[in-house]
Formats: sequence, C-alpha cells, structure tokens
Amino acid sequence: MTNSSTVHHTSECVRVSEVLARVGDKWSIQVIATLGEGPRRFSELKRGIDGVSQRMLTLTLRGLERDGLITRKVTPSIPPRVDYALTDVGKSLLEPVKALGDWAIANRTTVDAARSIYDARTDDM
Amino acid sequence: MTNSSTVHHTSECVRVSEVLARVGDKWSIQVIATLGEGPRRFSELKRGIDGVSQRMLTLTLRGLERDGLITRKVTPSIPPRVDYALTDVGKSLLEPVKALGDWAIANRTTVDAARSIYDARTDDM
DNA sequence: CGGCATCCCTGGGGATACTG
DNA sequence: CAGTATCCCCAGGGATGCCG
Repeated sequence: MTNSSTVHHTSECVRVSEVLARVGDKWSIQVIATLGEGPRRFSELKRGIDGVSQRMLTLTLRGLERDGLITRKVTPSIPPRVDYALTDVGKSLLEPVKALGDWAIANRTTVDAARSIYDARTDDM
Repeated sequence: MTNSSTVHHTSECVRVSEVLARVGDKWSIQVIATLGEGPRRFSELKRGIDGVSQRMLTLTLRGLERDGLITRKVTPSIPPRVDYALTDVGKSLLEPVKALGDWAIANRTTVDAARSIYDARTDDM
C-alpha cells in the first residue's frame, strides 16, 4: 500500500497526534499506568510518580478527567480526600499504551546502540 | 517507588515515557507514518506533512535517524537529493503506533463528548 | 534541493506561598 | 490533604536568511 491510502491515512495521523499530545505529555502515561493498578488518592499519586510537582499533577489529572479517562471522587471529610480511578475508556487506553511500552522494552538496547553510533559518528566532525 | 509491587512497573514507565518523548513530539509520528508508505525525499515529506517547517522537519528526521528508526541516503547530484526510509526497527514501531491510532479513531467521539460535558460543567462556575 | 544559523516569542512546567 | 495562585525560567518551535 504505497500510494492509494495516502489521503485517509493523513486524517488518521492528525488523530494520532492528538492522542499523543494528550498521552505524550510529561506525566499523563505515568498517571494512567499508576491508576491502572487501582484507584489512588492525590497524595498517593504524588508520592508514586517521581519528580512531579503538585501543580503539574493537578493539571494532568484535570486534563485526563476532562477527556473522560479518569474519574475524580471527592470525599469532603477533614482532612479532605480525593480518589482518582481509570474509567473504562481509560482502561482501554492502557492496552495500546502497554503495547508501546513493550516495544520500548524490546528495543531499548537497539535504540541506545544506534544513538551511540550516531553520536560517535557526529562527534568527530 | 515506595512498595515492592510498583517497582518493575515504574521502571517500565520511565521507558515508555522516553519512547513517548521520542514519538510524542509534534512531528515524529507523522514522519514515521508517511515513511510507512515507502521512502520519501525531504521535499516530499515537507509537502506531505501539513504545517511543518523545514527546520522542524530536519530536526525530527535527525532525531529519528539518531535512534536508528530511519535511514538517510544522500545522492550528491545537482540538484541534490536525499531519501529517507524506515529501518526495520522503525517499521516495527509502526505497529504499536497504529494500535494507538486505532484507539484514537475508535474513541474520538467518546473523548470529544466527555470534553464537551466537562467544559459545559466548568463554564457555569 | 536540502539544509544550517540566527532571531525571537510563546507556553510548558518548576518553585514557592497561600487557602478551604 | 488537596488543591489554587503567582512568579519565573528555559526549551520548543516558527520565520527568515544564507550556503553547497
């Protein structure tokens, strides 16, 4: 399929880009993956995801909630408690993301090697 | 990584993040998808990928080449000619990326609907 | 044609402080 | 505890111009 499928593939690519824009940001997948193990409180997520600021965690959670990938359940107690969990849609996203993760694991050494070679080739120039 | 069950999943997530950092930028998947149809010249890629500047296209291609996902073949003629093509590793990446694309297509209306609802709920506040 | 180099500006995202 | 608000910095990336 070299030529004829160009048109519709392009429109698909835009969609893929949008998903990657959603999922490809710095923290979303880590949140999704963590919630893939089960519901978590805000502080649990913050502790579990290394290096995330509460600002970015909040923004990430808001974005995922907006897209219907996670739910946000507030328990107005003292101290307050907020639980996040994947929706069914969110869980379904877990599958292709894991596929990408498997690819990453499977090809990490290959990619790293390619980088070393490329860097070595370009250093002495 | 605080407890034992999250250990291996966390290290995987870092890898996934790295892949998404590579593939999740603004142009990489579009380049990969286009090259998935067959080798392309620089100008063909530029024309085929809407909105990309030659600067970003160059940077994207360099990054993908560095990671061993594409090859760059220079034909020193007048005018010069440069052909890009996916490597086997690059082709293998096409699979999980397409899986993500399929998810995007399958869930686009659902996600869009969730957004509309969320935005409507937050507008009147 | 296929680049690099330069300028410049936007916004992603960290650190910190305050609130219900 | 779970945020919101503010400040600030720097990398991503567009526009333009020059070169082999």
